[in-house]
Amino acid sequence: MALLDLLGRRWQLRVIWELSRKPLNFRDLRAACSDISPTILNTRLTELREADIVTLTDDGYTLTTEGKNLLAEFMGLHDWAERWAKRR
Amino acid sequence: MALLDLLGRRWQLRVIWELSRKPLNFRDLRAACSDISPTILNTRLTELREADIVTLTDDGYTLTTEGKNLLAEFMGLHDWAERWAKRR
DNA sequence: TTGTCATGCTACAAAAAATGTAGCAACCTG
DNA sequence: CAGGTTGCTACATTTTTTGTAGCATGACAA
Repeated sequence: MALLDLLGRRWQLRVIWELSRKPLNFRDLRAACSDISPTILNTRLTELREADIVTLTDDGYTLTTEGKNLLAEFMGLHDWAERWAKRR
Repeated sequence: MALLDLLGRRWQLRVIWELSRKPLNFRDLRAACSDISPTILNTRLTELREADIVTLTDDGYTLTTEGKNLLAEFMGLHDWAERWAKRR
């Protein structure tokens, strides 16, 4: 499952999640991700850009159409997580 | 997002995925996950058991009801991944 | 009761990945 | 040209993962 190779890395889901609200520039995205180290943020962004999930625009890092499709699926997981968190 | 703390770790999604077909014992699960090291498999299983997503039964490691709910959401991601893989 | 096998799991040194801090290079803007 | 913003790199330290060996327990057979 190639998806898991891509998403099963630390911070990868989080980066997508943080970009779901609005585009963010490198520094703001870094801050949004609990001040992840710039080294690894750049690594993740490179992976996501190669996968055509994220792109860098004048507004900052942005989800592509693909990325938005992925996010839509991911929201299902998010809803599950909300219910899960409440039960604990 | 607590979900990301749980799932945003290497192998975590993969372990759930491998258990989606059928329960597997420790050694078979390990083999299914490309021979992941037993150290880290045990760490992941402990996390998933504490989160009540996976449980150990006579048949082996099994998704709980929660785990199956999670998997249902996860399938959406999987479908996306299939389309994504085809396009590349 | 003793040997064999399956299974869950631990130990631990080596390798790989992530962190945290500093700062460079390119680009604006005044 | 001076000062600020931004994307990103360098690199030593720390954390995580790997890979191999093997222990402990329990079921079953001889």
